[in-house]
Amino acid sequence: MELRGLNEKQKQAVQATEGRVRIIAGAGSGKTRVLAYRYAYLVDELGIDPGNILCLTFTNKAAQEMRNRINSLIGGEYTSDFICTIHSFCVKFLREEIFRIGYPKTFRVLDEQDMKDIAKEAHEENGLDRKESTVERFLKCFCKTKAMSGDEYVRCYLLPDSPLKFPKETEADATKAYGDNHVRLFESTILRQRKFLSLDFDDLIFVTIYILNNFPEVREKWQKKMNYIMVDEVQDCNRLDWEIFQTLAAIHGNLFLVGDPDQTIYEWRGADLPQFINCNPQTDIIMAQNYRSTSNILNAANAIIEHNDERIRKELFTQSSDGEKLIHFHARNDRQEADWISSRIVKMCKDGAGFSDFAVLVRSSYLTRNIEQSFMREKISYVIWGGVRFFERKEIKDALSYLRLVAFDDDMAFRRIVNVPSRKIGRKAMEDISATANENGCSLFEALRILSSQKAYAKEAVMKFIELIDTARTLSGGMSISNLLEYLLANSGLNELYRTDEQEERLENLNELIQSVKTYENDRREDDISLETYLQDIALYTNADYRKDKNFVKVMTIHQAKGLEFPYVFIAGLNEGVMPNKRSVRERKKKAMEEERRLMYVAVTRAEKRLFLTESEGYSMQGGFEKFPSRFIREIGTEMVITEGIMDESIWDRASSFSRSMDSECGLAPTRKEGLAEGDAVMHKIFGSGTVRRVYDDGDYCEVIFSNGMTRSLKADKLTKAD
DNA sequence: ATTTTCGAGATTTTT
DNA sequence: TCTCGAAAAT
Repeated sequence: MELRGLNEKQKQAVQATEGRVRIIAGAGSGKTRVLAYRYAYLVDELGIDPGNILCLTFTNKAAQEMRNRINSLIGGEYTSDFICTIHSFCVKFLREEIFRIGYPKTFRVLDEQDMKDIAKEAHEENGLDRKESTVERFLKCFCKTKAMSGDEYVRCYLLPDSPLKFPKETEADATKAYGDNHVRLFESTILRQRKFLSLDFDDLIFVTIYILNNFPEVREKWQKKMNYIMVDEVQDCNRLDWEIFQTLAAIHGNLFLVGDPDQTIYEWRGADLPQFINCNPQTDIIMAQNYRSTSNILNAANAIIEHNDERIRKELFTQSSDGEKLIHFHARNDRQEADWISSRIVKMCKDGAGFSDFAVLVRSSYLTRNIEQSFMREKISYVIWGGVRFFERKEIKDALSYLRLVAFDDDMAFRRIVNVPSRKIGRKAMEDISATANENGCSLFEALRILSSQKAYAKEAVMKFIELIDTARTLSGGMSISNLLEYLLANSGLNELYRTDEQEERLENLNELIQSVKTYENDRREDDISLETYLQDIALYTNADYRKDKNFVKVMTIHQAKGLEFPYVFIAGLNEGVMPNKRSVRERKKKAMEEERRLMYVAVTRAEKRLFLTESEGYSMQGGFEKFPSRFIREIGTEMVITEGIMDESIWDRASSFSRSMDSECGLAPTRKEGLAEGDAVMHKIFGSGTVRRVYDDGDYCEVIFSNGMTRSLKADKLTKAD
């Protein structure tokens, strides 16, 4: 096994195969590389069977990339089942083990929308307000309650023969916090979910843990199987993720944890950073050399993250050259901002860059819209990864619902598509069907069959629908999934619906779906493909992850950009209130502010050669507040950034008073002022002694020249006066 | 009884 | 841009 081309730290990491190893890997330090090499090392040098290695990644895309890299290292077409996300691991685990709690291996996986639909029905059933916001609020509590009671929740609710009794410890809490309705809604929701033997994303984790905890022989079997476990992006794993891989690693004890505390961006979802910090590894390696970015970009990133109080210090370094300075563009309005990005891209493409060298990153997905429009005007080919994700698009969900109805006689799928395209089955008809189903204890589809013998329902459209599904069911045995799907699309009228509706994009998406099914089929052995497992797998896919990186500019949220890199990066919409995000800060205060800063850090460190920061004046859609440049731009310090666009320097003063009022509105304590003045000698705990060159923001920030000649813009409260 | 239409309102981040 | 609900149109 050739380890040439790895630096010392990386080699150490690859060869530290035994025991609990922690790698703190800064952005761009080659952690994916290390993971892939290590995997190959285990297989090639140690002779470990890939079936005994579990490699957990954060996204499906990352898993895909990891598999490719490993394959090219090992030089085989080997694809291991166990290079995957935690959720897909759980699905694989449960396919084998869920029978122990009375579910079939074809249990259904519910995505967020499915849960919303179920919860909505539950609200309806109980005669409660079923507005989306209400349902969402309920689901949030629902998740929390589940997390609080864990195994108890599975025992009391999820097991098919469970007593359906609210776990004692949490009942009081739930009632107190959300009223009597909560218990009732909880029960109705669960009953629906259980009826279809289905699990939502959280349940996958809970049930896996439940089985591991309650069936010692299963636990031991899997613990023995997993000789080596590696986990990527550990800083974003939550308590339950930790529970799973720690349990699995308990016998062999070979747990390889890779992460970067500075890139924690999922604390809002329960990322358990302290667990990573305090995990007591036997081997601990810090990789701080960056191979991705120019010095200017890296220094900007370092300067930003330096403003966080709660962090383990680790300054990234690089041997690459300074590169071009960063550019900050200040636009008059959001359209100008987007157009500037377009024109830059066009210009750089003329100078030899390709569309695929660019990425535009934003804080929230709605910000992609202006960009998209500008790209369309300028004929720049692009892919949007944000916004409505591929498998959440209406037409895709409809198409899949047809498949689901064929495969599982699924009531939820039925509800979704029975009237798409319109078969004149509205609310009243749906109620009748539902009542008939209840009387006969059958599925909605069978209920419709029963009703169809009555003349009120014996409409042509209805008969055709029943026939379609019946035929498809007969065909499904001897037909590939993609062919079945094509058959359904052609004969259900879905294709027709979008063709006549000028909804070309939807039609294209459907074609892409067919392509993706074909890819899925090609990637697998023939006996490994079934409609049932396809549908189960697809539930975990959120993006069009299969889409090859063709010649497109990529537009995505920063969260989605995690782990990726691009030669040229634009970070757009860098306004106070948007980034840092006001709502987020209001909810979680200082923690959130630091997380927003880490998000900025992640965004900046995606860039290899050049980085552009853009923002614009105007009013925010969300809060209606006036827009000012984000504080993060200024935290970079002036010597690394060139500002373009017409900008009144006084805007910074107004921006900082806006920042302060936003902070106090969000309940953040105002920063302490040290009363520093120009020319003061100061000390910084890391950078040492320096001199204040400029004070701004009412004394909140200072620009300091340090004795080694470096200039930094720093928060005043990080500096102490020296004599 | 169903479908269409129109205006209002809302958008953090994800497996 | 998209979704949702109410009121009008079929």
